Amino acid sequence: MADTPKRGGDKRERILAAAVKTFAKSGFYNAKVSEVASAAGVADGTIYLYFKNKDDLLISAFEDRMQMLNERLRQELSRTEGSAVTKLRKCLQLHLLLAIEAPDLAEFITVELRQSSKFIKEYDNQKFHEYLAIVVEVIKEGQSRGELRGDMEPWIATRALFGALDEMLLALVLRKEVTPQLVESRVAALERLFVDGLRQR
Amino acid sequence: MADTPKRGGDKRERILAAAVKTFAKSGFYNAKVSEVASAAGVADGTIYLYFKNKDDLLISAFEDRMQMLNERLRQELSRTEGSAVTKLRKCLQLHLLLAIEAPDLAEFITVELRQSSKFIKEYDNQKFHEYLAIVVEVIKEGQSRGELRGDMEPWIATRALFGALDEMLLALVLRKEVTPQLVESRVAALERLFVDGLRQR
DNA sequence: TTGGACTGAATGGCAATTCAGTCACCGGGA
DNA sequence: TCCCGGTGACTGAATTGCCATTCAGTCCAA
Repeated sequence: MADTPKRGGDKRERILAAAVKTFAKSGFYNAKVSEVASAAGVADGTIYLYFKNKDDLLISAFEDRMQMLNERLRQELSRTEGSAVTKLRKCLQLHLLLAIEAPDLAEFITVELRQSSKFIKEYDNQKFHEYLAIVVEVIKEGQSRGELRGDMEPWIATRALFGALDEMLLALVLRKEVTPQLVESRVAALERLFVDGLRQR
Repeated sequence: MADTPKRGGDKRERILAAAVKTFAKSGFYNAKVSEVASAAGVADGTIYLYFKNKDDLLISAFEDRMQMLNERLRQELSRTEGSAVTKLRKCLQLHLLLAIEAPDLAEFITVELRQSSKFIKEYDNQKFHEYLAIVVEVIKEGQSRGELRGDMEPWIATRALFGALDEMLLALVLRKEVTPQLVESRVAALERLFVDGLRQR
């Protein structure tokens, strides 16, 4: 990651935002650096004052945005009183609301996350695991309070939950119109599914 | 899709197998056509006798392999007697067993499926939806038999299930060693989670 | 006047695609 | 049986276009 030049204030942030938008629209490999540059309102070369190369831009955008999401999730959870189920619902909600509040970011994350965790094998994706760890904590707490069943590996449940959420988010962002009601109904469905299961009682 | 030349018998199949392997290892964009060619034991140009271009090779490999998986899933389900839960377990099992029986294919599907459904927007991914439809049927049947709860959109449950499965499969294939016992334990965990839910009873 | 952020045209390398040949095989004629 | 010409699958070196990256200059603020 290149040093931050002093002048220009928000250039780095503008480039990151443009990168998320452009990568979301065309995918990392089809997006041209010059597209990102013009979306950010800077010259092609300027990008290389802030980032080592195109890969570094991808990683930086990913880390930066995941950091934001992690902080937001932690904050919202800390202000959420109540049962583990209530907290889980909050996780679902925050994740799926991305489809409305930041569709570009949602698309960027759902589509590029897979690739980064694979194709860039040396990159261990710490920020993503941090996100999972937050949810793991919620489940562990619910288990120790006797609210959630104890015979379920928290890590496995979290991973499954994340997979389902991510698939749902992808399906949402690929639609034309996403309303808050639609998101809410998906949150409710996933909550019922994961908390109470498919079996008729 | 190019016509099939008469000679050479299995060349098309060898190229598809090599493509799956190569794309799994390096990702579609980092894989070179010449790598696929040498993995298949043919000359670079030969690939263009069977496929229009690199994109067509990706799509063809994807369709061909999904077709195989669809047929296998349908067949295994049709020979599975018993409850919807038993059939669902079969779906989980078949999906995760890919990590052992065809790791290349598993990696190819988990990593490239996302991209194809996005970046190639014009391509509606019929084979993938066919796969989902098979599972949707299992759930509908369970609902109409009163075995599974009726207040759950089958399509949403299926999508969530698929997301969880896919994430699990990805986590499996990125490991060094995958044993049948490990896969079986994941199948059992997901079955408990989706059928009975997280809540303590 | 100077330092350094910024620019964007030019460069260079890479890899998809092409195509002029090569070669194996086949059918027919001697 | 042997030879010959034709057919078309196959080859892989050469072509070509693309785009990430560079860097010689510009310009502004101090």
